[in-house]
Amino acid sequence: MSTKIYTQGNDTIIEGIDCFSIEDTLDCGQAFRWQADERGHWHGIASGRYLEIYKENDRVILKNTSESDFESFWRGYFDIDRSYAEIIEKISTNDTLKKASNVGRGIRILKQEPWEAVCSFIISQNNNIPRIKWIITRLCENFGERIDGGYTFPTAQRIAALSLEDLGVLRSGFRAKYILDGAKKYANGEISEEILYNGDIDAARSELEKIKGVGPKVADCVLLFGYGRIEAFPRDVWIKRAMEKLFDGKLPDEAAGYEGIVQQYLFHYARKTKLDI
DNA sequence: GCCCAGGGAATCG
DNA sequence: CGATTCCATGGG
Repeated sequence: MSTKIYTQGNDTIIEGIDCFSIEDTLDCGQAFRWQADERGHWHGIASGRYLEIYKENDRVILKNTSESDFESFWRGYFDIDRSYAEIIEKISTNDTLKKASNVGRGIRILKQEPWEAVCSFIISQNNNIPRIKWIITRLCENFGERIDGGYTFPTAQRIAALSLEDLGVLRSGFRAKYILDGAKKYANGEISEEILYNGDIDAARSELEKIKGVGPKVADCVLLFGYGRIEAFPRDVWIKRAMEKLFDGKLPDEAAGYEGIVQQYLFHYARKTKLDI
């Protein structure tokens, strides 16, 4: 299947792309700032840019998006250049992975702004998805920048300048002090982007764990969703349950090199079936 | 009231 | 090391 990308009026169109469900990608718990309207069009802001995106027939439409906006940002954000079909084919030699990737076939790994990923997944700890979204909404409305279409995600510098009391409006509980610590360490350059992008995955994980409130699971989410490190494998409660039930605790060899993508398929599969298999 | 939620820090032994 | 307990908050 060949993918065609072109502009039409003010929009950019992606035609014939395999493995791209907008809904499954934007609402699978990797990002928390996208919302569907009554027509099924998705609206969100990423890295300070507002986007409306939807599917019409087999065409993905990015509304009011120029070719240069698409090339310079959205192409990377939606991981357009990765062949998910090839990956699914490879991991499907394992029967269970085949089932899981069938259910989650439309999911892509979003390349989010790293600091947004850090902050979002600190907020996610011991929390549920609807409340994570509410806290992040309050964070953006209170401390982000108003732009056409909503609010940007506040920078680490902005949050670093706030006090713990200022963050009280978030109602984020014990996580507020972690958000503040992460903001300060990101703002003052204590976290090495070089290690996070290019370092050994264990070194990258340790680098993020310098932040209070960041442990192995949050670190892997940040590496996967913020730095494009698809070999990261976040182990949350759902994944732990799924691993025990499906694989007796050990990820099959077929997943090697694609752990993060497999993780998304398993997470989606586990939640959808509730593992009553 | 109780339990749980895309965990992690602190405090044990 | 591994195992427990506590952490804020809100919904079911």
